[in-house]
Amino acid sequence: MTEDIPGASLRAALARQNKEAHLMAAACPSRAVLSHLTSRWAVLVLVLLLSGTKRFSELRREVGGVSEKMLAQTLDALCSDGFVLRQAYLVIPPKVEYSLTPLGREAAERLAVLVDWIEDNYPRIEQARAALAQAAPADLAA
Amino acid sequence: MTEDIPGASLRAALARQNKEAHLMAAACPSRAVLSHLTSRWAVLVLVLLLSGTKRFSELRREVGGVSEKMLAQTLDALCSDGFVLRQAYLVIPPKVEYSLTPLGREAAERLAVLVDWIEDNYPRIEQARAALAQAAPADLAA
DNA sequence: GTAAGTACGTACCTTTTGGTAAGTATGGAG
DNA sequence: CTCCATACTTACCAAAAGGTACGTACTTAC
Repeated sequence: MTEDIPGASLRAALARQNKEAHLMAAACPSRAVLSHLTSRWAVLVLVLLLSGTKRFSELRREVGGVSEKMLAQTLDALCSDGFVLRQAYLVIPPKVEYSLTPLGREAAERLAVLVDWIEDNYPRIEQARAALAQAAPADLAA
Repeated sequence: MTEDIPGASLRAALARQNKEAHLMAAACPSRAVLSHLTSRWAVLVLVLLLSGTKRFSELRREVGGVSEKMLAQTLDALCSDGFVLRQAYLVIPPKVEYSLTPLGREAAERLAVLVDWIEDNYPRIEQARAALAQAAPADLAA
């Protein structure tokens, strides 16, 4: 912890301590976080959990098309990343509740912005794709 | 196009025309858009293109770890989805420029929010994971 | 007695993703 | 004359993702 650069920002110092994250760097471990958060089912699960605590079977029903295996795997990954909290009750028909941690909520809110944008703008996206299929992709000179 | 529900919002009417998008529905075609936008390399490419037009080889260098094949595949998908514009110049050393379309910019801005959050909060995420590894995951009664 | 719901785990298989290495066509640098 | 750079494409292979189906252990409903 050398203090030889007095003008350096606190943020930079903290970043160095904790190994500053650069998503563009191939070896950066934050890449794993990105891929977990943007994985096929995690996005949908996190967005659903924004509306409150849910049980496994609720998520299974609400996330259209997930298999039990994938939902379990996704939830397990989100739990061990600290984005989702798992509370298991030792009752006879099993009962397990999943909810967002504060960290998970922050991430989920950002994912929800993307998801909402897609849903709201899907018609525009389709139009753009249709228009593209028509246009001849002429190459330019010079 | 029946006008039998006068109170219905314009948005709902438009949505019905264009097949309203529900990401939670298994068969919704908007699922494809989500998976394209959140794919491993597309996220990074889109965020980089926010800073302006770039050539293939620039992207290749700046996105750490992409293979040429994957970068080409990713760019091709983003182009045919209408998020990225490809301009090829017919010059002797090939020159191709990639830039965001207005639609792509909107999507990329939302992805950048997520990416920035991960980079800024990576230390917290790591801490949460470390803390989790310590704690005994005790089950709760009742 | 049988079936369903609960929350998974596991074995097996298919599909998708992604990497490596090579080829293509061309011109400029050495 | 050979190598490098440009922007890809193709063939081939390995790894990961993901689905199906079944098992578990117990209770409630029919």
